[in-house]
Amino acid sequence: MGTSAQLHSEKAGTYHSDVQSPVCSVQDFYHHPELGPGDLEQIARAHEYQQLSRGTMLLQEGQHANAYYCIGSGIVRSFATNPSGKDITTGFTCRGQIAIEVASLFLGVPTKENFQTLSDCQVWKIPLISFHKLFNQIPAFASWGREWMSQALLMYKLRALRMITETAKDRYLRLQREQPELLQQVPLKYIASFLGVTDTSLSRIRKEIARGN
Amino acid sequence: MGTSAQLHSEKAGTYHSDVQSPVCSVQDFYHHPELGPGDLEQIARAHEYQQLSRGTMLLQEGQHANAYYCIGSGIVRSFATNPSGKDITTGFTCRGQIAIEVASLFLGVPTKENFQTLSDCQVWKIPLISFHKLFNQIPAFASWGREWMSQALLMYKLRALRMITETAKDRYLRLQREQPELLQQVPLKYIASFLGVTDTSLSRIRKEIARGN
DNA sequence: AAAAGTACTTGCCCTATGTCAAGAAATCAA
DNA sequence: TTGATTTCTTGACATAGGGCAAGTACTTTT
Repeated sequence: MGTSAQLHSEKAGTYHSDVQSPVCSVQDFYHHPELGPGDLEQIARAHEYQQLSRGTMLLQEGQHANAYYCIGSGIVRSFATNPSGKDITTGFTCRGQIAIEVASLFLGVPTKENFQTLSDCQVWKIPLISFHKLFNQIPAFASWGREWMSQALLMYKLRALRMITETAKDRYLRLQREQPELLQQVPLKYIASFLGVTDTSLSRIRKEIARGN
Repeated sequence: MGTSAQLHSEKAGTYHSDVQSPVCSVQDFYHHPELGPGDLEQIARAHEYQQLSRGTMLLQEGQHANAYYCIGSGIVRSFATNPSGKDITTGFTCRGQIAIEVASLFLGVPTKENFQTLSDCQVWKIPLISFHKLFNQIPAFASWGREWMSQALLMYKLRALRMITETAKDRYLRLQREQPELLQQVPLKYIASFLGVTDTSLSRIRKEIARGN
């Protein structure tokens, strides 16, 4: 690891995430006031626990998503590929979050996004078919889903808005403030394209910040 | 209206939308394979038809959304206000689309967006409470909702991605290609902030395109 | 330990877009 | 009709960020 390791880590690091306990159980992903213990058990049974090694592709452009993943530990990067060949990081999914390609999964279209683990990960995987059953059998699960989607929609709206209203530096400072762990575990180039700049520019932005805002 | 009227309209125009028939009925908004005629009637009854005059605010920053609107005719603009006072257009809702602030409506938080009619509009309004009943009573309606949300999520993801990968000119050309009616009915400044540039820059972009790409 | 690969920084130059201010044209108010 | 307002354009100048290429430091492989 480069400069960021020198600045932030106790010892010369790697991009592998530090060892950290996973989220306790898959039930932690489904908090909702109307979901009772019985519901949660039924939901939990629909998931399969998996250990994935770094670099695993969960989903590749052109495929049809048929499951989503609750991330117990590790980091997943999603990215889209430009016609000109470059890949643009569209998001990071961390511990406690859900890695999912909504459009492909729920609209049945081939995905335009790729999902790749950036570190060894512990995940709970649930197939679409199981999700669908739960959605129809447990009204509170459908409500949970609607709220999750609302939250996700809000995040993407905010992201689009911030791409307009904030400078690249603003966006970097926000990321540093809100998800500092990403800066320590993810190569700069992925951070850069996620923020909408080149790695060269991000490097200069960091330098400027280091000199004293 | 300025140059765009000279270029595109038959006669000296105004920003009022041309007279056009509204979408036939509110049922047109709820196409879904699992929704039967009985369901659709029940859904339709939950809506109230309204005629709104130009400039009506459907929702203002800080309020709690308690309904959404199916747009039969006219155009609604949504915008967010910058800390620095400027307003940024976040979207346009046209005939056949739904004007809704998902986060406020489904998460119960005060909205950070404003919704304003840019022309006289014919709409069908449905209160949250009616929506909620339908969501719980008609499984197919919940499925419809999930698919609608998936589609909306996809659009916002694409918007964020395009703010990164495309130039302002690209984005303008795309808008011209995909929603030409907007360019003829909406003041340039709103288009500009929606595209993420100043009206000055957009004016230059248009000039460049007019000269011959 | 050497070689190869990856991550990050830096310099040089260029372009897209922003800011500010003025002016022309269209629209609205009365 | 006249004056006020809004819409759109244009010019001069400033700045953020991109493209390319070189260089350094760290990491992985062998």
